[in-house]
Amino acid sequence: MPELPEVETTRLGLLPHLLKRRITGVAVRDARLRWPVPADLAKNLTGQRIDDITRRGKYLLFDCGSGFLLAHLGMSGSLRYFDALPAPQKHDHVDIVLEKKGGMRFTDPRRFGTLLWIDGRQQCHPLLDGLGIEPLSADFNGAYLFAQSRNKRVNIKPFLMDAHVVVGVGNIYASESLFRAGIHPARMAGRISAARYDKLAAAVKETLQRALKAGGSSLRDYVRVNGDPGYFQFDAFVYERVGLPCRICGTPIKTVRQSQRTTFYCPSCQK
DNA sequence: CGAGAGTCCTGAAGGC
DNA sequence: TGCCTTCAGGACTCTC
Repeated sequence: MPELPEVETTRLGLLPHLLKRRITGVAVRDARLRWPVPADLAKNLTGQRIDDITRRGKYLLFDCGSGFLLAHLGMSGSLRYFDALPAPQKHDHVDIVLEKKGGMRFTDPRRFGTLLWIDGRQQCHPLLDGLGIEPLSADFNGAYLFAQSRNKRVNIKPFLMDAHVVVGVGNIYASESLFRAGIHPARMAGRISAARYDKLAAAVKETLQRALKAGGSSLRDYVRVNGDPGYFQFDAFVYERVGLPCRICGTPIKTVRQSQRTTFYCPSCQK
């Protein structure tokens, strides 16, 4: 599942191939994504030149001069570049065809992803409105989390996953970060001290940065080995380790269901 | 208004 | 062997 590090890795991987390239066509084989791919996407993109690719949370923005292609990978989506687009297979829903035979292909079995068009020079879209701050920015720190969490009667785990607070912290990294910070996932967000939030903010940054490095290396292995986009190189402390001994203290890792999501934690290390 | 539940979708995995 | 159920996941949207 693409998390922030993988979205950023995708962005960096696409940049050298797409920058300054002209779009000569768009093939939409299945428009049924999270929101329907707009019927005029091809009309808007064709003839444009890709001037930049930026990221906001888990959204990618392709700067096309007169507007932006807004993309989200959902949980099973991928964007890949080809020097020559091969014959499409199942779930290869959209191709952005470039000059000189190149192309970017959007593949998404579960169709939770998004491809939309933003007209004009402003990166404004309802989906981007109200997004929280970037976790790797200097603005994201313990003081910010402390301020945001006051009077919140929600568990810290779903609070940390709330994209209106901070973007890009999905289920994996929320569990991992809370473990690193030694905070029990069921603690009330509004009752956690400033000092503990300092530790948590640092843990989020460290977890994401570490995954960012692993994301890059696993993408290299992706080509070399078996196509698994996976986090097999990301040595999780708790994620998907239920019943296994905690890497720090040996206590079996437990799970708890929070807001329709499984949280993994060490009942001994996290208080 | 805040907090929690429901929803979209497909494929993998487990039960019988 | 094969069908059925459950689960996974991001994030919008609905409900209380």
